Amino acid sequence: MPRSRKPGLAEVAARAGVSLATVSRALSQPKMLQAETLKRVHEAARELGYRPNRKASALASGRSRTVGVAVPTLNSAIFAEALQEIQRTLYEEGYQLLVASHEYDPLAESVAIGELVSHGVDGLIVVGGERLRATWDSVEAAGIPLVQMWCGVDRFDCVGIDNVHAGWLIARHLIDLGHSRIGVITGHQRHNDRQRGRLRGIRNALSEAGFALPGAHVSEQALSVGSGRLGCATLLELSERPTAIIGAVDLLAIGAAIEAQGRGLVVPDDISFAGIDNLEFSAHVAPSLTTVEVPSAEIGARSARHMLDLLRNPEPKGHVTLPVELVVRRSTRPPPRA
Amino acid sequence: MPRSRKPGLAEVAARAGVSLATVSRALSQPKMLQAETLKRVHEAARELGYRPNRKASALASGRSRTVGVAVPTLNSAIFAEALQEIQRTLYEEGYQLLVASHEYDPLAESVAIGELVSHGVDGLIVVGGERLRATWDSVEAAGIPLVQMWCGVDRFDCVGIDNVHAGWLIARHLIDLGHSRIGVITGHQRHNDRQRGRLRGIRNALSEAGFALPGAHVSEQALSVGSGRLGCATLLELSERPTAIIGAVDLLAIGAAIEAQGRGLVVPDDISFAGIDNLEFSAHVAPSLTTVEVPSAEIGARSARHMLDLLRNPEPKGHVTLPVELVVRRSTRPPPRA
DNA sequence: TTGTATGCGTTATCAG
DNA sequence: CTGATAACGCATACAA
Repeated sequence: MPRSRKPGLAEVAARAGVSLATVSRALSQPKMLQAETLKRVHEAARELGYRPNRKASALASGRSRTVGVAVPTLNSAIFAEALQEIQRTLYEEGYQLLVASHEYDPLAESVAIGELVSHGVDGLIVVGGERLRATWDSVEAAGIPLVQMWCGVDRFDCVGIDNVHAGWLIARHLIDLGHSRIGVITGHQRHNDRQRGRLRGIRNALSEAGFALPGAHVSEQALSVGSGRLGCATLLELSERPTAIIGAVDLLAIGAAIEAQGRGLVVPDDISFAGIDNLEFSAHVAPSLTTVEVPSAEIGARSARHMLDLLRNPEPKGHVTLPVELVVRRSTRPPPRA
Repeated sequence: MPRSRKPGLAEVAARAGVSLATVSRALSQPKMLQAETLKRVHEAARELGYRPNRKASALASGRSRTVGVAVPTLNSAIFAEALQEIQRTLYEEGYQLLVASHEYDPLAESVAIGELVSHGVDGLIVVGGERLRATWDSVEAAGIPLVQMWCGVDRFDCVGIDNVHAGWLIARHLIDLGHSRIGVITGHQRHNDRQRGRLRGIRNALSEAGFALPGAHVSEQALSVGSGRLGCATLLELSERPTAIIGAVDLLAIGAAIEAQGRGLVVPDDISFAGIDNLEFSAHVAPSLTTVEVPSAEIGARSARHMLDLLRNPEPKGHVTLPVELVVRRSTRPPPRA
């Protein structure tokens, strides 16, 4: 066997008959070299099967060409869509993705972000704008660009949507149909500004219309189909049963509708259901789900692009708010005449 | 402001009145130090807000405490489940995840894996066992542990399932119900050994029973609900329409069933549908989907644990095959009497 | 048990 | 344009 260990800049340099420094330049600042030299170096590198060692490069240059992403969970259609786009976009520019998840736990997020920073990520992408003071501190101490997704605090960049408006839109739709007794199944409000925003929007629409949203009409659940069923079960047992139920995310709405159907109710004749997110699935369930389109994939793509901008020039670029839009399908209709 | 730049081992050492090396040890091999010294160092580190610089640590030690994962796509319930568990498991042991996706493109996978290796990952987790020769070469050249998920070639470790058996199981179920004219919607066979295995299993069951699976009864599609609908549309237009349709993944089966229902067919009275994967969703669609349970999350968890073992001791540990199991629900029943 | 000194593979700063 | 050479921040063999 010819070579046993991995070749480094030194080996390439020797083979090309130039200095180590020249090889380094050939690989990172090609235009700085003579065409002739450049060719020799590239050839030598190829022949030796040279692979740059990013760890060393990162240490010497301070930049690692990695971006850290901390999401609540990887196991979510929403975040998966966004992540896929983030990965694709960053990858095109030669960046690798370092991912962490924290299960909606602020402390875990703090540790995770600290870990990402320790690993020397050049930038950080996170979800939402609510986090521990200590987390913000360590982000600022790191001195690297930050992009918040979905929503975020003013002083850092953000690519997201108006969650309040999304909530308002879907509630308004039901109100317009004639509903006044509306139930809501939402994710946990604590530590989740997206969910809080959506609920607030729903509240706003209701109160604008002169209707109330009693605490009993709001069921806080985990974010899964099963939890949607649970939440629906609770709401259906109210003495004054709602004529429509909003799931603050489609997953909950879909679970809820399934539960109602399981109990013999006809959707939307007996009761309406609506969500927020517009999952691919929501168009295919029976009946298809009325919802609010939230461009998850685009949030991911734009966040990544935003990050690339910041990496090039660290000046904050502010907030980007993507439009959301009501998507009316078959799961909603006017309430049955009492 | 007291300190402007980030403290390093040197600063901590100075403050604790020990040598740089001692601090290094205090953080990585605590048991090597006197309790008293250890305490002093930790205190100094805490007071200075010391954060280890993994880039430097990686370069000096050769180990980066990162694991690379290359999946076809992040935007898939299956891979998302597995990834979540991988992340959770590795994270507990202090490892970070470097993820890449390649859209089922072998060349892209090759580049992605090369990139991960360049970044110095300590181990590699991939999906399936089919990849370019060049990719295998670079994996071997890297000299780091590899774990294949779902299925893989013999000479590298693998945590997966028997895809052939999964296909066999679901086909056998339909055959047992009395079906003989079965249609299949599968993902692209090329570059996807999981899909090939499943189709082969289906073929085996059919031929064991003395039935044929004509080419026209197999529709190759992308892996999405929409593609399932498409595939179903094709199969329904055959002169000898199948009495049952298998989706090689639940996503396809669900899409197919939706398409059939959209065309006025009653499932399962007019036509049966079955899948493989057992997505959370599959239990909730109407009618609930008969399928084969594939423990995606466990594949992820066990792969990660397997990787941790390999990281500790690089001796290959062979293949782990997790059991799959038929889950009979409401979407299948005997064919209608002609 | 602790300190000293060297090197990890690149980048970047100076000269030449 | 190219060649020496000093960091980068930490791990570790070796010495004490």
